[in-house]
Amino acid sequence: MARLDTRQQILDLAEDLIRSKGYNSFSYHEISHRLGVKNAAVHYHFPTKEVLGLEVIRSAIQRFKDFKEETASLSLEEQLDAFIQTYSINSENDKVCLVGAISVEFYGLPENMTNVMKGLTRLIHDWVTNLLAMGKAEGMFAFDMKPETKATMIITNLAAGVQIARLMGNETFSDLIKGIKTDLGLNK
Amino acid sequence: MARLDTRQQILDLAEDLIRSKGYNSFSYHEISHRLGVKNAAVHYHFPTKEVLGLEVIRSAIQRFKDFKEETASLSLEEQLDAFIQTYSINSENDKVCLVGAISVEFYGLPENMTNVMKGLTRLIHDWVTNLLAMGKAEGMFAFDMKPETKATMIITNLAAGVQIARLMGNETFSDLIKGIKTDLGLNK
DNA sequence: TTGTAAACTTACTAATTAGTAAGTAAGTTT
DNA sequence: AAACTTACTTACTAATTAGTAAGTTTACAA
Repeated sequence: MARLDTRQQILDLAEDLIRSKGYNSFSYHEISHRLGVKNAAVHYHFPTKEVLGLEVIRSAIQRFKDFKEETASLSLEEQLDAFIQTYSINSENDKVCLVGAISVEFYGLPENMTNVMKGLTRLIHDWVTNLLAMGKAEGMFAFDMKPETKATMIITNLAAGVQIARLMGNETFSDLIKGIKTDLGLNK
Repeated sequence: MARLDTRQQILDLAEDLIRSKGYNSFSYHEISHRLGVKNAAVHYHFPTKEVLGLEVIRSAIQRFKDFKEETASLSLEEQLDAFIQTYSINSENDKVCLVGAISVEFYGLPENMTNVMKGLTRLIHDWVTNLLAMGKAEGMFAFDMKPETKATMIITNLAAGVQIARLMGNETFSDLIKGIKTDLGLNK
């Protein structure tokens, strides 16, 4: 009867819940109930909620590293499109990104979680910065500021884009994507 | 002994808490304890947490309407600066904006709250759109897309800017402001 | 086949949560 | 001065929370 993937199902559901309503808005009971197991089964795999939260972030870090590898051989514009597409999928599924979810609840979360999250944020920001710097050198992307600044602008557009889509509708998000591309001199 | 401003203090603290750690991360006990009153005093002024949450959003709506009136006589660039400055203050105080706070916890909040919040979001978006449209017509702001789209871009920059500042530091936010202005053709 | 470990369940506990009912003290109105 | 209202406190309750200790079942190895 032992489901070997229970641990993974808990992890996936926890990430979904964090990105649907926030870390402090779901309970171990909700996870166990929805997976058809008992409360203590969740504690067996993740002894405390903080450990569960940390594992969600760590698995997101691994996922982003995989994303980097998988897209490394694509053209710079395709890499940017792949990055943007992960947010489009979020928007369609009504999920915000982890950066948004964790930063908004920041002072209500265990410090360990926010510290590990800082690492993921840097990782993403460095990757986008690099992509933009190379793309500008190549003449692929056009912008008139430091690549770090433009990276912050694009990441904030995407992060809050999926948030505001919850309040204004999904067209707002797809419209926003067009704006990002226009400002980069794509979409001609 | 009756403090006439207890109601207002509760309201202010509740907004602070929502924007520090989120609606589901604070309790009536935390409010009453920090204000030196009893739990039931908070329930006297705001019978349920939902009512308290709604009043926080309603007072933010009123504050934005006041902001509109107060800045109506300023130049368009000054109005934009005043708008941006409210976010700079948030960033310095480590507070996210209500749009971000409510949208991230969206599916963990009473529907009444999210519905009222949609109104505030529209109000802000319409105002920024109008400001940009007028500024473009005047030749004050330069951008190459619909004013609604540019409004979404700027609002998402600011909303997630204060969020990401928690994870990457406040310089990230001030740098972002420069980027916004550069893209509008200001900052020459 | 016996032993061991992984993956649970059963059955709790202590703390925290939002919310309430009944009382009280200090103004305010009539 | 009596009646009423505002702004609370005291003293609760029922539900939910994260977390635990002690079993039980299943698979797999020695």
